[in-house]
Amino acid sequence: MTCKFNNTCTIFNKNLTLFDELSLEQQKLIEANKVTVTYKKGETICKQGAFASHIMHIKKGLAKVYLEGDASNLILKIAPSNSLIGMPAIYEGNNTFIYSVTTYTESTVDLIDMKVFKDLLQENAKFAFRTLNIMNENIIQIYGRFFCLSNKQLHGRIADILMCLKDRVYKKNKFEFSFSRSELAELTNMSTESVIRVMKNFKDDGLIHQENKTLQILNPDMLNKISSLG
Amino acid sequence: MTCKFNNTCTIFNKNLTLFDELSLEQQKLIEANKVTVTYKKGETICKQGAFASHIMHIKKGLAKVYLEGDASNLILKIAPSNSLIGMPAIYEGNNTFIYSVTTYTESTVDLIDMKVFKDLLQENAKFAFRTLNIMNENIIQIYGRFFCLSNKQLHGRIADILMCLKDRVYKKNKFEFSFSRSELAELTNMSTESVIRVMKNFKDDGLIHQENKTLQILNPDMLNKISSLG
DNA sequence: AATAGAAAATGATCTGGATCAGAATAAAAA
DNA sequence: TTTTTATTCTGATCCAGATCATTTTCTATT
Repeated sequence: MTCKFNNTCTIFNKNLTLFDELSLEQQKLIEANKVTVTYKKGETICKQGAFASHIMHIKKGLAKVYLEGDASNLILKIAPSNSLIGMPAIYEGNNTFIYSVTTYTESTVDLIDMKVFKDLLQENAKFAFRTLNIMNENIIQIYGRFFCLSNKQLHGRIADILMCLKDRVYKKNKFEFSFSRSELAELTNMSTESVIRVMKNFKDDGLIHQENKTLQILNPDMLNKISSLG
Repeated sequence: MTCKFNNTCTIFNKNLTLFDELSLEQQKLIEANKVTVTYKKGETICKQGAFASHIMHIKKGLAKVYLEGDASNLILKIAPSNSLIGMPAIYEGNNTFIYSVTTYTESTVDLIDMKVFKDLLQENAKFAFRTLNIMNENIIQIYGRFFCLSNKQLHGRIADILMCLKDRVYKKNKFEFSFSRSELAELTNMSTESVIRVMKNFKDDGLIHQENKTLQILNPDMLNKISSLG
């Protein structure tokens, strides 16, 4: 099966900016009603089920957005810098976070008062429209990830995530690879042992090269092929 | 594993209405720029990859929204009456439908000119905010379905979809059940044979009763338990 | 009523990948 | 340095569920 959906990591190539749709006055309002916090690697930015008093905007860093199950988690997406987190909590009657977010790397996050954000959405149509499109980006990506995880098998999933990291997260062929095998397993919804085996295969076949924490993609064409064949 | 997510069918209990946020004048504008079409059972309302010249609003009926893969499809959600279809095509630069939609039953659909809809979103902040919240409903549901399909096993998935149909689609214990086993299989991402086996189990255990096209849920508590245990 | 064609049912087999158990490295802490 | 603890690696086993092959039942058509 060839597959048109190659977006396990759910990061969009282009990334809409949000706040330039606001008037100066409105920008100041946001400014006055936000705090900026720096989280260390592995810290939890927001917790599923907790009260959502603010919207989060990741200014710098990388985080995972996931649903917590009793037995295992489901990572919904990787959130890179310039991500908007917590939108579902805007939904009327739902004032709690529906997912948890934890940082992969040190991250700087703006926490914006929910009420202020909500009011601005209802005042400024251009701003609301832009937000709506950011949610669209998000939805399109989630659909792709959903498809990948439910249709592709192990090799395809790993190939997919590796290409995502290369093209969308780090944007180069050789990058500092901070994911452990078990983190990769969580991300691709497979067991750690299987990740290890597949990564070994890729290494033996000369598709990738890892030295300490540096990963290099040697044969992106082949990985793309594996990803699209499922 | 007990599971908090029981939403395979992705239909929300409450369903926001959209168009009452528009001024009379704006409602008339929509009225003047839409056509109403009735689709027969099994017809395709929109086709993945085709140009998206309009937004769709299902007024009556039931449809499936799905991604077409080469080997198999992935149903993203069931769209009941009062569903908004085609929002991702609003996204700047993306003027094609990212999914296909096919009716389960005869359905009446408003086709609203995309340009007009887009303009209204950028003019009327309340309308945009409401639309944004409808998208939120949608996202929350897709997350739930994603979780169910990737974490629950066969019995849990079938129990889940049956409860969805009972509680959210037909809203009664005994209903006209128009899904074939293979349609149920597509919906739960399992093989037709497995659906048959699980349904047989449920029948033998006195949880459900089917006579011709009428399905009755005899033991909703037990089905809920099975669903939440995964 | 007879024929054809779906859809449902059932058993047998196969397989992708998880799970388990243990060994080899690597990293961190004493 | 040695000890501890985590991570990676490897092989063996197991199992849920898909696939395959037939049969039975139901529905539609001539």
